[in-house]
Amino acid sequence: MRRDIFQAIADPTRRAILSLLALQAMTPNAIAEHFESSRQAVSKHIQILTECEVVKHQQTGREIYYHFNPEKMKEIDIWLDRFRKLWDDRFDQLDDILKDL
Amino acid sequence: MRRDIFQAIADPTRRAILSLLALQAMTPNAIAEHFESSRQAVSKHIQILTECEVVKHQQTGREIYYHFNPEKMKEIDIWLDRFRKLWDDRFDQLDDILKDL
DNA sequence: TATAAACGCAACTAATTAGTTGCGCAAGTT
DNA sequence: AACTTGCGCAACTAATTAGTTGCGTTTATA
Repeated sequence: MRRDIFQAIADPTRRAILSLLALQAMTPNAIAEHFESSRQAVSKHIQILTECEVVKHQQTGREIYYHFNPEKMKEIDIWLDRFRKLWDDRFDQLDDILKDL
Repeated sequence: MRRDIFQAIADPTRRAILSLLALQAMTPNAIAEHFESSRQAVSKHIQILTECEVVKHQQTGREIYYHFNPEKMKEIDIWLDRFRKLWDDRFDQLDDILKDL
């Protein structure tokens, strides 16, 4: 089962969940209230986000708070870096990219 | 059919194709040579990349050269921006993000 | 003009994903 | 002790995706 950060953010619901969790830690029920989807559907997305470690959890009584983990997002940023040069810079792009690979 | 840039980069083969095309425009056959996959399988990926405009094509005789379009990658970068603050900055992060949304 | 190369497109299959329903368990409440 | 709430987990279905095979068209080559 492929389960990396790129797979995680492919789904719009999961991107929305990440945006929510970036603001504050939340329980599955609280998250689900923001969507049309059922709690279980949301829970499945959370599970995927947890598996690829972009989200961590912390239990408090019977509630489980999910936290956003910015660390994993860096991976996307790092991958983007090679392309960023193509829209940032003017010319000597190719050399830079070739150096990276 | 969901066909956005996030969907496009979810597949590792497509990410590899984008990396190749960022270096130089290539024909489907040339691209396929870099992978285990068949030409048709690669062609399908290219089609998806074309649909979400992260790749453009230009015909020369019987060959079709596919070019990387950095513009579309900006969308990812822009989306990442809100999270970037969480790993770049130290404190006053929440305020910044709340301001964005 | 016959043949080969470079493709796109359509039909099909296999695998994966998103979502639903129903269950069970642990932690609080009455 | 009985009931409710918050949750995970498993089985199932429907939709989507990745990949294959085969065919037709256009451009080049012998």
